[in-house]
Amino acid sequence: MKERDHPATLVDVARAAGVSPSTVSRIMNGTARVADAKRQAVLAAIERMHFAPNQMARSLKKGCTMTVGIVVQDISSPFFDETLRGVDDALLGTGYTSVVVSGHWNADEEADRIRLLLARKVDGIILLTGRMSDDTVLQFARERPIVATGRQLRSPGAVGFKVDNEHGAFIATRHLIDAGHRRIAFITGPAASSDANERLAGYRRALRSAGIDADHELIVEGDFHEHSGQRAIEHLLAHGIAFSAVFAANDLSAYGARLALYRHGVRVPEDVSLVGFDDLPGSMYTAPPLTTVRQPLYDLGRAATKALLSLLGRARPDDVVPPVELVVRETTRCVN
Amino acid sequence: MKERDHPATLVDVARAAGVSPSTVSRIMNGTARVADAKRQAVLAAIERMHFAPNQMARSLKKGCTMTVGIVVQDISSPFFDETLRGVDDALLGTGYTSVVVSGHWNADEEADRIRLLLARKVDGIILLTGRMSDDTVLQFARERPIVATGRQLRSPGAVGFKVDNEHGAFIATRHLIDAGHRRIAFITGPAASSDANERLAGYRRALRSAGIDADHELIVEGDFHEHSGQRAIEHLLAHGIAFSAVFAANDLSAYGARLALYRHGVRVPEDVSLVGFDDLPGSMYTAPPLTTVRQPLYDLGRAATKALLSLLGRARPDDVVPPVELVVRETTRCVN
DNA sequence: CTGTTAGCGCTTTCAG
DNA sequence: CTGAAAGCGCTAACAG
Repeated sequence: MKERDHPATLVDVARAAGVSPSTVSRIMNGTARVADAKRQAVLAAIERMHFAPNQMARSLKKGCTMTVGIVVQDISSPFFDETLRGVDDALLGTGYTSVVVSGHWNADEEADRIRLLLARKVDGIILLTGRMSDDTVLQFARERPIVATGRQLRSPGAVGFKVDNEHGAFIATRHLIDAGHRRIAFITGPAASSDANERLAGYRRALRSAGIDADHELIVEGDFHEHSGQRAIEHLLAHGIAFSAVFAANDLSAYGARLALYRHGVRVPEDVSLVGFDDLPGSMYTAPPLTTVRQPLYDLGRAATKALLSLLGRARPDDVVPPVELVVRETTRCVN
Repeated sequence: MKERDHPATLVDVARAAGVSPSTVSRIMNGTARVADAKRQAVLAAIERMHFAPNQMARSLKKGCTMTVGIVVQDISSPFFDETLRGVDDALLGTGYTSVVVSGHWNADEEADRIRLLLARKVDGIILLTGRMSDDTVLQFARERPIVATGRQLRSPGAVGFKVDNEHGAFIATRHLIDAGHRRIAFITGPAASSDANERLAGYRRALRSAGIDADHELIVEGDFHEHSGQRAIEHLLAHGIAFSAVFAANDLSAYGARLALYRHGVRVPEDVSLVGFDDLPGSMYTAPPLTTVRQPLYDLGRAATKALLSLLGRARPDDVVPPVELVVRETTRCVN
């Protein structure tokens, strides 16, 4: 009871069942037909000894680990978690296990983590919204297949999935315009994020196409986190910049904006309309529920995984990622 | 460019540098002093060939994989994610990597996942809030060290961390009572969850100690998810059961309760006070910010990890988990 | 200080 | 159908 159990090895089983190691291996893998008597004996021994093959050894031999590496940027962000759920579900029953590491929004750390995964001999990599250059990704892809989200990529060994941010932002802004809003504030994402910039572009295009001059005062900097949304609203209010609607570059900053509005007694949607981007799981339960641009995070994770599996020769990349769509809930309202 | 790069092996490096494999190994691991000339040659070769040792092979040889397995129940729940963040941070720089799997709140699946981890030869396991019996945990602990949260456990090879749910619920309820509330509804968690039941017990004790009769109509069933909180409030309202405060067994169900209240025009905190349990990262940004019992999720993850590392002989379990505490924000209010 | 020699536990020819 | 034997890539005695 004191010392650790020493797990049985395949050789132990073979000995116990009175057969050769190869026979046990063959039974474990269904590699070849085996006489029924021996098969029974081996199965019994496996059962009795609680034998589980050492994956480490098997991997070393076969050259593949049945493991995929997932690189996220923040291990506790609903954005990544929802995508991870898609990944996880797609992996279920395939025999693959995932190991997830975080790049913490830092290109160097990201590369380090990928090197770590490579040293651990993952069979493939899924990179979620990385900061590193496409070239670097392609470089890594020479060693192992990579599928990345948030970028366009198409080369043997690397595929990318990208959501139409510009369009999403366009329809969100247009929704606000259609509702009669003219002074629509925009809370940006980090300047370095292409997702964020594309959303800004969509916002601008919608304004332009409606013949509304973009007032640069209405564009306030944010960083995709709650607090920045809150600060953005404080800024607008403090400077007396009028607005009847706010479009936040992501849901998290919309949450922050909502709080700041609440604190200042500005009602949503009665006084100000609010739209987010992402449609995080929680956005359905804010009070009031948030109108937002739905990004198919779960499906994205799923599709990325399927694509990787297909790169690994295990499946077809059947899944099509649904497009972004506006989901109108209760934070927007007509003015007239 | 077409075919995959075949990573260099230690033997390749040795050959290129004109030394024996052992020498390369010694340099990689700092296992012994090596003549400077050879060291330089080897280092150069490593650099040039982009050599990274195959962790798989190393693990097979050394019998340890420098990997720990983490079992969660829901891969995209803020509750687990916050804990995971603590785990991740504690692992940083230790050389250990984590692989996280989900038991999906199901004892059998949980056991399966643990067996998977064991087959992959993780060095240790962290089990977050499992459903399986303590005995089963102890059984697995015979093979590899396990640290579990949400249960008391103390045996060589297994340690548990448990938060004082009863006390947390007690102080939350007492806070409401002190604010003058008498009809305090309680939204339970799943009947099978000991965390949930302990919270119910704390609620009851607070009522009792204040001389308030517990009205069983005020105790409504929930399941820790948003929707159940919403339904609980609908139920109360539909049946005309009066209450001036709600204590939800966790933050998620408090969010749902908040939404239902909003939908029915019941103001929080003006008409009804609301308290949650957990203090998820988002609870600070709800409108209004949620009063809740803070559970030190991050620290719990950290402490569990430290404890595991110490079981692995790598560190002392220095961290003490801070106790639960009430954080009063803006969803509660005095009645009088 | 450094090379040689055995394996870690499993899979896979290659004979039989 | 089945066993013997040869490694996968690395580390750890054991001799020099």
